[in-house]
Amino acid sequence: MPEGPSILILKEEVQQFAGQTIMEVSGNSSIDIHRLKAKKIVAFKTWGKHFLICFEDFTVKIHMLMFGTYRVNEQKETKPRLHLQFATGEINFYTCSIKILEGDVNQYYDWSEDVLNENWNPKKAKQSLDKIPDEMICDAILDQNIFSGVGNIIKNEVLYRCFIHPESLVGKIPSEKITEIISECSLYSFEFLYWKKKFELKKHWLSYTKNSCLRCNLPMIRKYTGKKKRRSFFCTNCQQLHI
DNA sequence: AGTCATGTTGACGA
DNA sequence: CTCGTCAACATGAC
Repeated sequence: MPEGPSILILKEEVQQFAGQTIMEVSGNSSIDIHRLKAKKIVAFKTWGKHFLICFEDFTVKIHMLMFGTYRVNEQKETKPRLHLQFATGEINFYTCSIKILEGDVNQYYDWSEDVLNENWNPKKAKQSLDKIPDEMICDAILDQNIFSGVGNIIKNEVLYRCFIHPESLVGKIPSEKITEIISECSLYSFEFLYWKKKFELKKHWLSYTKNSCLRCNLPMIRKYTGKKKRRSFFCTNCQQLHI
């Protein structure tokens, strides 16, 4: 479910309820969900992997984590964490993290950090990377305050495209390569979005879960890399290690 | 059937 | 206090 593009698809699917008033609320969320009843949804927003339901004075923040799912105008067998009933349909969220953000949502988020946002600012990402020269690039790409919305699949695909070894140190990677990585984080996210909508995402993976390198046919290395210890798939022949 | 994963937070101890 | 490690959450693909 996760990664920014999937959350953007969710936003598009529920857009039919924007501006509508919530008729009924239920669910096993620990937040005070009854607060939502009879309230009007001002807007749906996303910031990376955060799905935001904005009301006049507060915002409901939903994070799908690893296993979160949702249904629009449908229900699953299990009890939803949050069920929103509208005059014309319903939204159901399952196994996700739900929190309330008080006040103006803009005070919580820098939209220019979101690789899928119209205000995405690659220059800001460059400045942020310049501050962490000793970090591995595999960790830096997953930093949500630099590349909000980028997840482990996108990380692997971007590094493969850019010929960069995931354990390379940010400060040792040539500047023009850093610029290319930043650019690809946003570009690939939009391609991910496009393919995901067509249900053909996996078909386009070049490195993620692959056993051999499609460029040189040597075996792909499969390793938990960096502080974050997330799976990396890479070719030591094609992806240069900068240390 | 058991293992593992597109993720994040918070508790705990060194 | 800070850093690193790990448990917790909980579903579905293979």
